[in-house]
Amino acid sequence: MTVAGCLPKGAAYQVVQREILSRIRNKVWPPGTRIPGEIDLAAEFGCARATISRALRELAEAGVLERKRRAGTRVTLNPVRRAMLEIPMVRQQVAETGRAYGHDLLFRAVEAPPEAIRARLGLAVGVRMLHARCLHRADGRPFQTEDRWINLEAVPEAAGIDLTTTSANEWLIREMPLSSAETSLSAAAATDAEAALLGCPPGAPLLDIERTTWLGDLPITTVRLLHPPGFRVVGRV
Amino acid sequence: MTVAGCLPKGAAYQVVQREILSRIRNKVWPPGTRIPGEIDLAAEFGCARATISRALRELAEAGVLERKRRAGTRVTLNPVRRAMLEIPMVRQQVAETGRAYGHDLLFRAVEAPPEAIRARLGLAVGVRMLHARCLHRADGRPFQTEDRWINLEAVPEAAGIDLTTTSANEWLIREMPLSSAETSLSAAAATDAEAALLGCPPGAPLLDIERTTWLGDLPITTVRLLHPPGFRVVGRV
DNA sequence: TAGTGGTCTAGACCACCGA
DNA sequence: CGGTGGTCTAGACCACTAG
Repeated sequence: MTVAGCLPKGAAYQVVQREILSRIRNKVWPPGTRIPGEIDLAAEFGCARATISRALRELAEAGVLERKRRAGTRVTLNPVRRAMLEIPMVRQQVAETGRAYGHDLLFRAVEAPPEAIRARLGLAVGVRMLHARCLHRADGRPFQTEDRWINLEAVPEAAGIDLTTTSANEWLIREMPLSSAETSLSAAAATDAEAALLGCPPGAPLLDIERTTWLGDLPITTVRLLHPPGFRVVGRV
Repeated sequence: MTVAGCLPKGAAYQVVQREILSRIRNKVWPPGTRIPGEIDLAAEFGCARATISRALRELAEAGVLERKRRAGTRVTLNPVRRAMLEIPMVRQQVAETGRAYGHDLLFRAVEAPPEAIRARLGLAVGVRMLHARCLHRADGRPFQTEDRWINLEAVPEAAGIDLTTTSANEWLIREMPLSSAETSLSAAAATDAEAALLGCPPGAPLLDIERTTWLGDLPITTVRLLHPPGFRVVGRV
């Protein structure tokens, strides 16, 4: 197909997307505008309705458009800034920068979690969980501390894992793929113990990444990762 | 259509997705497995190839599958944890929690940026930019500091904005929609000045969100947002 | 070079919900 | 109610690349 008055670069649906984005940027369709329906756009661009549909669907998923049956498609009024963070496994993260990965298991026990952890996972009072702490290293230097609680009711096999050779994180990703997760980031002051582990002064600002994962409704694990000063996590939109 | 042996819940392509995810979870198709081609799956599920194609395409975008022409579709071997952060405009962020929003313009000038800022945006030596600092408040209490540099070569109109009534952020989102951005998060210790503004002790851990945006190749703005201790940003996968 | 995914079409039916 | 988006189909051609 050819698109009215412009050289087709790439797939037709992408050409349509670029043209629509261009019209929004140039205020041909300012925020809030109701844009033509799929059939009209298909006629304008000289392509099938399905092609327009895909173009618009993806723009809606990206938050650029808002679509409602019968009401039509509108340019989003208050676009939300989104940042997609990729949080790789520690081993890969370290290896990518050409450094040697290592980790020390600091602590391992099956015990009752603190109330906050228990409540976060929605587990019954009195439950016992696998609790592990470890330090991840890059070229021998501290890279990240990990404080993890695993729900043994969901993953009883975890109790038998040798955490000195395989980190809990890697084991869980391999054995429990496709879980959903909630991630939160904040800044925390290093306690004396954390400072000693990470090789920074007590009170130093640490980036704290906490992640809780479920398989369906079943809570699997919650983990707190602390990173020494200077650590950054980067996301592209 | 009906899908072999299961009650159709929702669209056919979603039924296919659920079944595929289920097979991966249950290790019918462990990580690395090459799964059947689209035509075979269409035959198995009793639907059109386009339906299978959409199901697989979305799973690939989600990082669950990896697709290559001729090589087929495989279950991703080393899935990457992704967190989608939504970073709303400050005003909305504050309003959502039922608090009153306010902001103070602390500083405004057209001046030469520090070398780091200039280089980050790829601008010419000797360029002058609009520099603004402000403090965002929730119920009168400090919520976030903003330190922003705007490329006047890209947005000359910005020089004429009254930043005391409209924050630079809101103006930019309204006037320059659909820019691409790079966001990074880290922890930083509060300087004396930052501590005074945010009402926390010097050296306190602050969550530092930095965002640089472009429109195509044209750098628009870079901003540093500092948040007092306790602030969290949450993402869902 | 053959097989895979990537895309497009023309047509169809349906669900939803605003006018 | 009727127009909109949401989905599906059967078929087709193309682009890429692994073997």
